Amino acid sequence: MIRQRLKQVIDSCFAQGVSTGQWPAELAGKYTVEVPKQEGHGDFSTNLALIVAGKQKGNPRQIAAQLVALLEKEAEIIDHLEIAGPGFVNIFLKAGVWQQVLAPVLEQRGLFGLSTVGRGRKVMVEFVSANPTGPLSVGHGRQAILGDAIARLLTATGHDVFREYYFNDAGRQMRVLGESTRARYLELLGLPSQFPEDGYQGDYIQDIAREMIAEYGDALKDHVDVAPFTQKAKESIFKDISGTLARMGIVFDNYYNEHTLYENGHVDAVVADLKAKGLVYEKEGATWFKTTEFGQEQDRVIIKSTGEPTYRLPDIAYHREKFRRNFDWLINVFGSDHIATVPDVLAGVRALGYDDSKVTVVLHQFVTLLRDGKQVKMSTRKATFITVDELLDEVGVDVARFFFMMRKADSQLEFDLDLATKESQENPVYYVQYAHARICSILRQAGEKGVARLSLPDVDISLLAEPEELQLLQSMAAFPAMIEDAALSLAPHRVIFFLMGLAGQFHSYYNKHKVITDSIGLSQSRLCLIEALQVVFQNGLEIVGLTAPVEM
RNA sequence: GGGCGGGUAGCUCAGUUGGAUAGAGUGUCGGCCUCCGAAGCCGAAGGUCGCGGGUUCGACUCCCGCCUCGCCCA
Repeated sequence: MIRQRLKQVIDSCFAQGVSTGQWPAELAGKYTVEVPKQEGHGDFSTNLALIVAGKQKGNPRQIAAQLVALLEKEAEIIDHLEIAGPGFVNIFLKAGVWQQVLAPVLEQRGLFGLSTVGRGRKVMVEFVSANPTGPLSVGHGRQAILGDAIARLLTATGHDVFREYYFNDAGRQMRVLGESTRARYLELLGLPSQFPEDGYQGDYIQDIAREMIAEYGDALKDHVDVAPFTQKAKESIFKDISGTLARMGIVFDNYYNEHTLYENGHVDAVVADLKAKGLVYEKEGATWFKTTEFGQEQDRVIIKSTGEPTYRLPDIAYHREKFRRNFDWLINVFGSDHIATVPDVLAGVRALGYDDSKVTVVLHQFVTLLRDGKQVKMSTRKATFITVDELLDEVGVDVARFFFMMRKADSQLEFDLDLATKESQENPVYYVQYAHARICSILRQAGEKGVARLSLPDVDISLLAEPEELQLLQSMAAFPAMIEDAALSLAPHRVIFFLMGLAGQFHSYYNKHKVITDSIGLSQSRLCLIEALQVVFQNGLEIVGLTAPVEM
């Protein structure tokens, strides 16, 4: 917020430079105004002179001098300036400027850090989208948390967010599921059974079979049709999945069944429309989509010679439906194993006349689970996987959420169960939450000790002049931009890193300076500081779906 | 063989889209509770940013080639 103010000042200086013909207008927005990493380089630093010099082949330090001359006239919040290194202009703000951030924090409270950049933008986040063949595994867990955190961030920045789960409960997978269930059913009844070669081996299948015995006895033992088994398994598994999601605090606005695309004729319509555009042809009994016309190396089959569509076709139809439902932005959160489907779907969408730049695919890498320092091997088919439910039993919702968000989507995520459970003292989740709880504790104590609290205008905030206090104020001031950036970049891990950094700053401050001191004035100003911090911690945690406990 | 992603401290990972002397956690070693919560703090050690070129005032970041790991496709 202070940065934006300064940016405006610098922008207007730049505009002056342009109007006098000194600087090229095309460089507007190319330069940066940022907080230098190095201490002693000022509160902010701009590379404007370097950018201009690069374009004009001029002397950057000379241009920096011109900028300094312009900035000095605008110096409402600027104390002094210096030219450094190859031509950076370092900006030192007047004392008292950073303290001004307290007012908006304490006024806006729960709204501080929220923004309206996304106002009027309807966005769909599609995630999880697991077919009902088994409980959610940790890979799904990462996706669920990632997708939900993205949705929350977008909501926090004013977007109109819709969460959707896409699934398919027809086809071969489900038939095998039904056959697996029937085999277990017969087995439990002590009857001869044949377990499918590629059947689902998880214990949950036996649980379902047991339920069926309780419900039907052996009445289904001669049933040739697997439908009742498939149906029961599907219902039971879906119940399990949505229970897991609910446990994590994730609620979908809609579950979209792939099957309805066929029932409503959307799939056939896609084929017809592509055909009408001349983008489809028949070869060797199959129907091909000319993806080569959209930059791909080879055409793709959309309907096999058996008459069965490939996964591409319903996917394209589904995405067209998303567009027809008037979303401005379509976000798909996928595991990296789905990478291959993306270009085909985008080509299909473009072929049908929609703007595929409205689609953003967030691909996340796999999760490896570490227990006793060793990797846990997992396979869906063999059911040698850890379910999200088991994980939640072990580490709790906050820890699971936090760990899943700790890495950017592109990175593989190593989930260290030993760290998440056994050594809970060193757990980064508690490190952040503890900072919040500690602040709450100090505020409580201030009340118990009868320290009179004044409203902000009556507090002398200029007393907040310790380096640690200025650092905390700067971090708080950076919070709204950080949230906006994390939201638009679909990168919840940035919020996590921000919170860990802020927690570190606070813990250091706490150990070095007392909040409640002998000086009533100083105590009151510091109480305002930590109250503002409490707001930032709470908002930051809640925006990504974590709790902010008042005591631990 | 092709596509996508990764390679940064012993380990797990950030790096604000090209900026100044590359950071954090963890681990190792050494300190700090008469004091608002030690689930905490302070300090030390630890680096050829996979390798080699290129672009420029300046590269972990952008381009090309190669090595390697993971996922996917034939």
